Amino acid sequence: MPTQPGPVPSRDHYHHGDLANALLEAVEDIIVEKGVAGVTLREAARRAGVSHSAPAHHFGDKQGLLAAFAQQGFLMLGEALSAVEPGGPDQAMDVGKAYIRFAAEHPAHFDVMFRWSHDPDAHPELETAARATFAIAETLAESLVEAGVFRDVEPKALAAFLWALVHGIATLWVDGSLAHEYNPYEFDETVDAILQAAFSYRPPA
Amino acid sequence: MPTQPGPVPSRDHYHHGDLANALLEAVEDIIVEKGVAGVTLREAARRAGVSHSAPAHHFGDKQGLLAAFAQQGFLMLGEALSAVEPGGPDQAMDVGKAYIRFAAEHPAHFDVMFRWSHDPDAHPELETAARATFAIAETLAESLVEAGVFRDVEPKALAAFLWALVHGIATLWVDGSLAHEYNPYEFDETVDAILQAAFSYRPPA
DNA sequence: TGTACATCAGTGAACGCGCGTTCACTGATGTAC
DNA sequence: TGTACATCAGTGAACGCGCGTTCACTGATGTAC
Repeated sequence: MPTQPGPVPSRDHYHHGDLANALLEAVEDIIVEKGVAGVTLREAARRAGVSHSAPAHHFGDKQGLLAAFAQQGFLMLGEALSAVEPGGPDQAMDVGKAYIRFAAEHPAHFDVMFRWSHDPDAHPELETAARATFAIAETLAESLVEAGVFRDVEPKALAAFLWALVHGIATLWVDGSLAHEYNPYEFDETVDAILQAAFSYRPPA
Repeated sequence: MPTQPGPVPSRDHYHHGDLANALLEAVEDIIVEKGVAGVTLREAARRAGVSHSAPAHHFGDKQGLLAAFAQQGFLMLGEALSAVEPGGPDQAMDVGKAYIRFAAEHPAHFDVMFRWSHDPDAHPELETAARATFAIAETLAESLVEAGVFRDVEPKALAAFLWALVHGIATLWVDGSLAHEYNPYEFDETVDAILQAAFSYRPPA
């Protein structure tokens, strides 16, 4: 007579079944509630309902747990950006919006991915993942130059501009700085307005 | 026969003389070395050469110390932006560069100002200071619209764009993300190239 | 100029806490035969 | 199908540590007279 249906066999089993994922979800919750500084192995274990020493079996140590969390974030970001219809007329704009949306929907991951300084020697896979983000921007930049939307500009510099712009919007949105001026519930309207503003530039004749 | 000349009377005196500033400098050093998470009252006291309980007399508690550090940062940023020649042809560009330069030169302050989530009730002065930054952007935005550099755009949205752009560049520069593509020693060239790229946009006829 | 006193700034011991990490362990699972 | 055994996953006690905060204290400074 099982007391609880569902895919989580937690209490009835000595083995958790999916502890690694449960710990990553706990990390997300902790960051949302208390910030990255609030993440501890013991608190994550507590929320996952296991003993404080269980996480070591999956992630080694605290650095390992956060690195795995960041890695998961880069994977999710990659998927979100790849899901954008390629070749459309507003592809660059859509990818930019997807980037900002990812940050807004997964602020905890975004935080650890870009704000938590990890040891590059210990986790080189994170370096690689971060670089891949820039590569996507660079591809978009090249197509924008080809299409003549931007002129007389190096693709690398244009890529950096595009990335900096969406990253800046994402950052300011996530940490609430834009909330002084914009309604936090009107995400789409806000992002559209700001991106429109970027392209209201009229070069001198 | 004084052993050391100079304005720092530290060892010879029971009273430090300028402990508050010494602690703020210690905080900066700690953040540069170990990140915001590494800041503790005891470590700051250690570096300032006082007992671990001395900081409480100046800042109350840890939150107070970090709030004072952030406040100092907003003051410095305000001065840096105000120092830009007003009304020049490239005023907006120069203010943007000053913002990015501030972040690059004072990454520790920049971190605490924008990435450390403080309790707004406990330190409302930080809210005010942050809002003042946006106000500067808004003034610039208005003059750019008046000058016809940007058209058919709300000043508020344009201000958000300008701020997001320079904030994004500053953020990516400070946390080293741009270093994959640009030489970290070529700050001015990098910033110029990216800002130039922003204004290589050519609207469709 | 001297003295008394209040205030300010820093000390050092003490407290309780949560942390990361280690380690011998044990229950559960999977596999070879 | 059954059994033996290896491996995997989680336990719980223990450790040492650095932390924030409190508190009675004391040395230094400033001020009133």
